[in-house]
Amino acid sequence: MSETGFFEKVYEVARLIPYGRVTSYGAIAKYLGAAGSARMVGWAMNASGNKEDVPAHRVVNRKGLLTGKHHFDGTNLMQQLLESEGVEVIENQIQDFDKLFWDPMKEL
DNA sequence: ATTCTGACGTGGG
DNA sequence: CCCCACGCCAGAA
Repeated sequence: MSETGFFEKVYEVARLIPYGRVTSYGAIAKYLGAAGSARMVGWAMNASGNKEDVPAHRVVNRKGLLTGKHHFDGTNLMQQLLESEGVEVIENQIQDFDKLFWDPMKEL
């Protein structure tokens, strides 16, 4: 907790994402003060593969597209996890993304 | 040390 | 909405 490491910060925010909600890499990056470095958030997620506490499936790009589903175990594991939470996903695209979007800057 | 890549975002056309 | 180019920074080769 309260780690100064960039990765740890990303994990913290990711863990705060409510059930059935999603956010974007840029939103997290901005919240961490690293706006523009959204890629690093994705990198942190990649390293978070071990950390099951980090719901990486709830983090997508700004279009609501499951760009990182390819990095999960299966091919549609990410989509399954989201649908399991009530999130409708069609062709890697989250439906009603604007409604399900969870902004850490605004919510926290 | 240098080069490339990458789970992104923004701006311009 | 789509497509293209640039920026961004950490890690791997």
